Amino acid sequence: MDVDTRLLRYFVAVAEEGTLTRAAERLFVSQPALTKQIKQLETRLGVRLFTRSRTGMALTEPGRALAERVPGLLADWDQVLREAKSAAGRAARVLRVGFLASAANEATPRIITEFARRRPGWRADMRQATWSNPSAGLADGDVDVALLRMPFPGQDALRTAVLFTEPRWVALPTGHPLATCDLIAFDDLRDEPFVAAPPESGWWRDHWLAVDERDGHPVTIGAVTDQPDDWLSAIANGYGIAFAPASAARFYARPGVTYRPVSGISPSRVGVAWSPADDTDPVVQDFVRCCLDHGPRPGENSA
Amino acid sequence: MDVDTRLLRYFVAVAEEGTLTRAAERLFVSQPALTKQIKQLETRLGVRLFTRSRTGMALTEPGRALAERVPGLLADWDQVLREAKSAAGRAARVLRVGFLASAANEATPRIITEFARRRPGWRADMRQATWSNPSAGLADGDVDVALLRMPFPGQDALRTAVLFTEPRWVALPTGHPLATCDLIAFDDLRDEPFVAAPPESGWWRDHWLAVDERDGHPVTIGAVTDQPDDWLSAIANGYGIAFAPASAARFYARPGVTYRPVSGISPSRVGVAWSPADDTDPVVQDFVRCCLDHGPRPGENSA
DNA sequence: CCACATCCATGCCGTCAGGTTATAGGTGCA
DNA sequence: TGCACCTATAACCTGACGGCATGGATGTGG
Repeated sequence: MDVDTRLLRYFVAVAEEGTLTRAAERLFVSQPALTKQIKQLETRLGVRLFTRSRTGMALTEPGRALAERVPGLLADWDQVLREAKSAAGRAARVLRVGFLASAANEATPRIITEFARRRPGWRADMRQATWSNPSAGLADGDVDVALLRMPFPGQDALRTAVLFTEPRWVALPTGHPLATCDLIAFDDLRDEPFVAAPPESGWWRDHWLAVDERDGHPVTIGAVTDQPDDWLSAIANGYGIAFAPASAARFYARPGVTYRPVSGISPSRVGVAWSPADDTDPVVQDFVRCCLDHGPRPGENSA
Repeated sequence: MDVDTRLLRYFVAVAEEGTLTRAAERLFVSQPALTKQIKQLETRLGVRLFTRSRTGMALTEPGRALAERVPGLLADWDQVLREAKSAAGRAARVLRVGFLASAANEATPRIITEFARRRPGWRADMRQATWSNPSAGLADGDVDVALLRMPFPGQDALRTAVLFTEPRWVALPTGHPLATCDLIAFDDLRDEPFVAAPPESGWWRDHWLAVDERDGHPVTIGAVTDQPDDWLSAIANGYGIAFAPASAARFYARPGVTYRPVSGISPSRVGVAWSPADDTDPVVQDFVRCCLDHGPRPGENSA
């Protein structure tokens, strides 16, 4: 009996949400489409999976049996897929490197150069991730190693090493009243509207909104962006301000955007991360060593 | 990344066969269709799975990684499906009983009656299997318990119990020269054309062609059938002869077909089988007990 | 040396499954 | 009674998948 894994994901969504309507919006499909798909799944398997009612969709006994095991199956499939992709990289002598926009900034080219020197014949395939993906694709197995900003969601399941630390500054529209100050106190920024990362990024978003430093004070979100260009535009257009690593002042300079140091806010750490499965992979470990040796530069950026 | 399991089966087939053409005929699709599907799988996964050449399709490194794990995934999925179906039966108080045509014959109604008495509220859903399916659907998880002829392929992975034994007779066209004999020696039948079960049934087919008793003597196949009606027609029409349990003489009497005892051939056993997972299932075990208690009848059929 | 066999790839076309929007059909609630 | 929630159905469009016919490359045998 053949099924598309998409159908299984649909099923899981309905089982978890309890109603077609809610599951449909979570899956970004229309409710009639889901109705048809679920119905088709039931006829294909020859098993009634839900009992319908005005209150929603309740799992039947066989439905429960299925709902118990399907998520595991999907996870297995994703894992197999990860393995195949990583095998592809290894075979082609390509190290897939994910990096978050604004992660290592100036350090990145140094690291890559060093890697090329240490591993002739290998190529580093650099993939810039959006901010909706704070692990830069590592959690999804899309890359072998990632340069990113710590802490980030899911880092407990991965290996990480900190390369260097740099202060967090604030990016303001140039016309902003505080843009002329040499040093801004965090307290003066608390009630400003902020340009934030997308919600999918979880508490990584909160970290860059400095939620920890606010003592419960609510945040005003002026705009949501997931890449530097949009982010710069949003700030220049006055939708809000945002914290950024100090190096962004050099790396993402743009007319209309002014960077200023901030006091009263913790610094940001740049890290390299990899999967525990690659602890013994010589290429991945070489890359990590390149990061550790050539990421931090004496006197640059360090806080 | 979503994929249809059908696509994965396609992939496995090509990986195993080594050429698109052969895999295509095994899958009963055209070769261009397979070409397109495999290509699509590769683009969907973003991984080159095969290297093409005039000699066929050879797995790449990532292809090998995939080919190693996908069969396990498919097996898992089939297993989950089995569980769900069996849960459906349990919830509806339906015991799914598979039976091979000509398995228990007269004993079947006795068993069912007894089961209905012992488990009021439960219903036995009887499903007759064709001879291409000697486990009567048990191996595929289509049924909870099966009445069948032993031995059968795959029985080692299942629980079985023998109900009774009966001699194997031979079914001949009524006009056959040997049809008048009271007892026929197996040696006299060796060179006759036989009506056989489909090849999918594996060595079960061989068992009913008495290959073991032939000492390497080849079999002549006159026709292939997978259900009693076709089987009777084939014999009556003179395409061949066939061995059959003695009870078939009563249960499958038909003009033009004559049954005669045979000497020099082992008897046939009727058994009940179930999955080890149901060793503790009270309903399945009740059914098995009904079989053991009411399957064999003193003085009937026993060899 | 020229058919021939055996691979895989491509183009064209018909069919059907999956998606969309709009709407119907229940049922609890203010 | 009208609204707010469900799910189901209808009509329609697009694209994926499969089939056939054919092309292109490459060894093989007469």
